Amino acid sequence: MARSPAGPRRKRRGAYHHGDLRRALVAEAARTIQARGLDSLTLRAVGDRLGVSRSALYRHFADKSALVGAVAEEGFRTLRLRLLEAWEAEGRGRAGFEGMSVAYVRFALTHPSHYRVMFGGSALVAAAPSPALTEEAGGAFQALVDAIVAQQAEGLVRPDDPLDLAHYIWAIVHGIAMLAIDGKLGRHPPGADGLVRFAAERIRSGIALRV
Amino acid sequence: MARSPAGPRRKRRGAYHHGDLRRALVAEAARTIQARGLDSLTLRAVGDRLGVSRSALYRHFADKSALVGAVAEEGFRTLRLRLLEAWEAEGRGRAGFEGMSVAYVRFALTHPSHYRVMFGGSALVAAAPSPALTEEAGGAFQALVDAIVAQQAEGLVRPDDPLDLAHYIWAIVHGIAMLAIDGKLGRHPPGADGLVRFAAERIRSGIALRV
DNA sequence: ACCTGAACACCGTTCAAGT
DNA sequence: ACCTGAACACCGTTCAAGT
Repeated sequence: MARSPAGPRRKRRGAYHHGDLRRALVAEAARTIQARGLDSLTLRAVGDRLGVSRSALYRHFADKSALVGAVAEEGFRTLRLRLLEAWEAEGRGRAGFEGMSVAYVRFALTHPSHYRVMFGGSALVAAAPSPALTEEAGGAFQALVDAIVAQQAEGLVRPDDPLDLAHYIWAIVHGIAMLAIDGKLGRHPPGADGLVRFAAERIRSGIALRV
Repeated sequence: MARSPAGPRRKRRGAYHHGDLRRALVAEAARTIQARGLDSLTLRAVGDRLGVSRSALYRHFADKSALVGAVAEEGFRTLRLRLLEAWEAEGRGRAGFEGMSVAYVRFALTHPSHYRVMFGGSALVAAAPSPALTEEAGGAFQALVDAIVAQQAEGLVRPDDPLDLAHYIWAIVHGIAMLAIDGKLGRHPPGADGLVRFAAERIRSGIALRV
């Protein structure tokens, strides 16, 4: 068949099969990870789904771990947006910060497999994260730092090193998210949300008994 | 060769090759995971190391995930001991609790691959943890609960639901451990220990500015 | 009861070849 | 430049057979 100018034009840019195979590969990999977990992700299946050979991917990624790394990057990008939305939506300050915490854990629980990949669920990615991945992760973390600095400026939070505080808070929401994903929280009332609310209050005022 | 009663007797019990192949398999798998990570664990290599066929393992475990689950169990058993040791060593109470937190994170950082396996680093194990695994994990968690109840009895900690408090504390140390393992803590002074010490103080008195 | 060894279905990756 | 298709080395798992 000769190239017909009136043929189907669903391709985004003038390339062989997909025009943007790279993007399509990341999207399909993310979909599979989300639906069936990282262990079920095979390059063959991804290729089949996209109507492409199983080795076409090597034009765009060094290997499987690079593809998974790109999925992780995309996850951090989305997470950052969710955090900023929640912070703004609840008017920043105290309520905004609690909203951010809830949004964080909720993102993790609605994308458990994706979230695990973001945090070294694959030794592949954990071993040698790309600079791009490190940067995206840093971007999401920065949303936390900024919210803490803003609260310090308003006199809502102790004037400790913002990085220490941000790492501390990150560890808490990350810990809750991971334990919840692993089903280690047992029967906590309204899922992990209850623990997040409990944590928000304890984070603010501590667990020690005032004397 | 006939069975010689004067032959080598290094076998623990009168069985074919190992006397206790099950235990040997778990030990060897744990060693490999610790040394080279879960992704590098192959049943073939484990068998070779033990001088046994690659399918001998199926006499003792349903499949690879069951073997990995047994490794995770062993990890929770060790973790529980470390926590209790630290709690007792520092005279319980406030110092004992901080010692426990440090011990927790230190265990995770000295056995990063093993620790990851304990917390669903393998979708295999996370999907369907055995009752035995759930029980061992619960045992380690109970060490935390007990320490909190003891502190409540001494008036050191708020009289909240001990389970809520324990989940909260667990999330913090787990979060710190995971972020540290993933290298997401950047250049924190003396490793993760610094963050644990910082966290211990914030856990007690909160991050809010007293008015 | 416990283990072997061959076979099966399935991987990620490479590479010469096509267009 | 981008993709194909056959080949390679390596998996976990099964199963009839041995002792």
